[in-house]
Amino acid sequence: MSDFLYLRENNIKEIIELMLEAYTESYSDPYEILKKNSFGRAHHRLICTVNANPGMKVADLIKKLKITKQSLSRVLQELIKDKIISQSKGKIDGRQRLLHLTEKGEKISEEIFSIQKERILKAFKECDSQEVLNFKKVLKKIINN
Amino acid sequence: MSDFLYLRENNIKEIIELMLEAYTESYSDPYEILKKNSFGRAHHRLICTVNANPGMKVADLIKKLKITKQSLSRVLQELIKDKIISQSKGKIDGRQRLLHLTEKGEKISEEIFSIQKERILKAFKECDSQEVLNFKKVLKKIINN
DNA sequence: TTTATGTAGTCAGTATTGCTGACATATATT
DNA sequence: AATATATGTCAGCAATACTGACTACATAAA
Repeated sequence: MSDFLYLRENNIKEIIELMLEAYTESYSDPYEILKKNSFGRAHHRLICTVNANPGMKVADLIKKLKITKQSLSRVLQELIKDKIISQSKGKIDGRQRLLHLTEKGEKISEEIFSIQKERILKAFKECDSQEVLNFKKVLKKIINN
Repeated sequence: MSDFLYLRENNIKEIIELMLEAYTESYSDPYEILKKNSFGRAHHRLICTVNANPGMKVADLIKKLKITKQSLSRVLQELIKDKIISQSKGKIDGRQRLLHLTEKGEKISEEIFSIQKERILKAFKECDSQEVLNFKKVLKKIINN
């Protein structure tokens, strides 16, 4: 067992539960906006990820969301039909379909974001700049396993 | 628009996407262990939350997981039948059912945790004690909206 | 050029997770 | 005794995700 308090099992365990809770809270905020557009959690995950990674290819989206292409396809086709997301053929590799938010997609994404932002801003205003930067740094390290 | 860099829209937006990604990554790690026990995401959320809040009542679990009692009930009854979670009548308020992990439940919880821990520990070892404490602090502030 | 591989799309069927509404039971409160 | 609260249950439905099999097309390798 480590001598460093912050590496102790109980601390790690607590943080894992806090991450679940923070995710559940943050992603429940936009519920009404999503519902208004007949979208659900799956659409939300897709919009959020494409927004953060414009021009990403389908395979990368599948990898990030950890779902099968069949599961992705249903939701993606709905968003394409609703003109929230657009696809373009890859210029270097013509097999790829690159994903972008449309203007309409950007608008919905902003609407969703503005609700989530409230919670995050409220939290961050009680923190100093360094704490927020560290938070981001740690998040990134968790992702890059 | 704020003068504080860390409160700028792009930073907040990036952090929201990182939280989604960190959650997706962290909660995909225990997949094999859950599958082995014929459990899914719903069971996982339940086990994790009861583990972190032993003796919590059903209503609190519903509130935390943001699902209906009917949705909870199906999964909870499965876990009770499999002797992963136990219920006890509240001593102060006899209507309440207080939830605990059984010995078997603790064991599975540990098994799940040990996989998730790897990722978190790896990340935390690249950070100093203060950064990890800040991370936890910010997470908590996000939750307490 | 032919063949193999990689990217994406599609069809069919199934399991899991979540919802609503209605109703039941036990306990607590007034 | 009447009402409110906490939990459980039944039935039906919708959304999300899975597997397997197959197609179409583009690129890479032989």
